Amino acid sequence: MAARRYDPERRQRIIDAAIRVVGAKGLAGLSHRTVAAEADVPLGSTTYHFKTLDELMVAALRQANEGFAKVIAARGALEDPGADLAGELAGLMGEWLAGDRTGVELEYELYLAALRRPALRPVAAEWVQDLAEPLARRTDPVTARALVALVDGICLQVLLTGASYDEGYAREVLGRVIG
Amino acid sequence: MAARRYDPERRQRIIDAAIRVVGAKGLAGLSHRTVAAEADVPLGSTTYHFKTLDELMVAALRQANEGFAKVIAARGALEDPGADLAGELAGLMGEWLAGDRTGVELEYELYLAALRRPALRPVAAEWVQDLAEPLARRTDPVTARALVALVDGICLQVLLTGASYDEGYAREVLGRVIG
DNA sequence: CATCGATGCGTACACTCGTACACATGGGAT
DNA sequence: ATCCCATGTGTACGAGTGTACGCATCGATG
Repeated sequence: MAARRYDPERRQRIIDAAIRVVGAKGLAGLSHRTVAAEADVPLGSTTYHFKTLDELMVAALRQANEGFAKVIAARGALEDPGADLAGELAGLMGEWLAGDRTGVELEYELYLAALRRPALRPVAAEWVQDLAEPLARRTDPVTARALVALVDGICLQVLLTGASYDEGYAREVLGRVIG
Repeated sequence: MAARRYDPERRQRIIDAAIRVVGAKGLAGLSHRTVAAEADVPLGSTTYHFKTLDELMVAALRQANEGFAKVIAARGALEDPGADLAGELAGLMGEWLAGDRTGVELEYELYLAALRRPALRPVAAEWVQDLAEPLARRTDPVTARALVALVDGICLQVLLTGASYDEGYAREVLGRVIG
């Protein structure tokens, strides 16, 4: 089942290139040709590994999700029953939104693309699930889903309107949802 | 200052056509040519009235915002100090998400496009403002902004993951933020 | 060793796009 | 009455797109 030929990691390199392209030029700048150029592979190679752009987006979004899941896991505080959950969440958001926003923008751009691309919906659901699951362990499933919704809403307000992120505000309102 | 010649409402017809195009084919299907065809005007006419597609999107999003603002105003219950605010908001969301979702999808697709198009950000901010303002009168500015964030987050979760809308759940968590 | 199929590669086609431009027209200002 | 210019129209160009297809190349299977 190992890769067949010269370039066993071709597929992975293409996904990485796609992520870089979306990060740099936006989802609108994603095409078979742009990823091919970025990954330094011929055009035919990208169309071979991913028949359609949707397929490539699914792979890219899934990989981005995994990246964020790792960040969450690394900051293990969501698991600590003694910690201030609202504060931890607000801190996590601050970490995402601070400095270089390429990562968050990429994540949300792919996430939001699910609005028009049903193929991405299951992966979008995974994103919600990945964040909701640890939260549910600290609270309950209903509260967890609401927290995810509020996190998304706050992040989007910052990203879309150009407002600056106010961690104290986030902590306050997240706390209200937790009850 | 009245319009000059044959077709005084040309510009408005183009905006309407753009909204229909985005509703039907998504933002990706929006081009000078598609709107021109939909509005039944020559290509040159659209490029004359809107030098760039961004300009057209701004006009379309602004008009969509006004439409929603009217819906909100028509359901005057947000203003009634005696009414259950969380219930009213949840009901409003139910109305949006019920049946034909073309309107909400259009609104959010244009709204979210602001992520990559700075030209749309002021208009996205207006959308937040239009919804937050009446809410702030019933509560306070901080709570109002949080409510908008939560409304957006819940709507997006429904639209993006294909989950069904649960009005009781929405009312419950909105109530917590108000509480 | 022979074969087969997965993988890689290059090219061509038909299409859509944004943009620019040259020209037509008639309403308002003078 | 005349002129100007905002508005309307048609066409062309170069760039970029998804897709399909034929051929090359080896690893694994038998």
